[in-house]
Amino acid sequence: MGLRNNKIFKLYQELYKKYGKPREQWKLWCKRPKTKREKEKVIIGAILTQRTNWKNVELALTNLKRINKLSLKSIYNLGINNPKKLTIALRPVGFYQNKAHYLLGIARFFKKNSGLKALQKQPWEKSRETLLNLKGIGPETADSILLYAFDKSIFVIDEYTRRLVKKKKLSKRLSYNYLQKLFQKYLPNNYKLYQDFHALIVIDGKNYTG
DNA sequence: CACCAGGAATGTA
DNA sequence: TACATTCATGGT
Repeated sequence: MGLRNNKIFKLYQELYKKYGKPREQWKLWCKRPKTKREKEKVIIGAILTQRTNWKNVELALTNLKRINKLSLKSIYNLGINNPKKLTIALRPVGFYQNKAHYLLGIARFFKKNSGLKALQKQPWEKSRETLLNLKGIGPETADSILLYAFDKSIFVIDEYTRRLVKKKKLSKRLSYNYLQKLFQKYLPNNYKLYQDFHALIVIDGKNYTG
């Protein structure tokens, strides 16, 4: 089945043609390579943006920067020394009490496990399992972190993807795992393509929300 | 006023 | 396994 001659790959080409490289709107996420600080910002952003628009995330990130440096280490220190201050800083993103708790737990994990290095080297299946065991990280967030912070070629499925699948009638089944396998089956194994494609799906989805 | 935004945890059956 | 509920601010 010609890998480059199927509906899913054509959808990627169509969106790419329409919007170009999603560097402008998704400048942090699709940037390559990333510094350690940028990777941590992706992880922090991945938690904060759950069920929230990115504008509100930026408000919270600004609050965090105002207090301290934007890193997992400083979030850990803030969460230990002044948890209330961390919670208040996260107010703009909504669900802020949960997210403050989640972020602190995640920051604690990375502190204990000497930062990002372990997850970077492990096979992605193991890293994914590790991430999923952390409170506040579900399938989409885990895969977003693996794809955008660690450059693992794992396709991220979200509501925009499901809407597009329905609209284009690519599949009747819409479960996370099924769609992820479907996209990965019909796309070249290329994390850069995955990063751009998912971003393009979200950018495109925003144009049709209504 | 209602509705939604780059989800996940928890509980129920 | 599959659904329902809860968490909650800011923009339109």
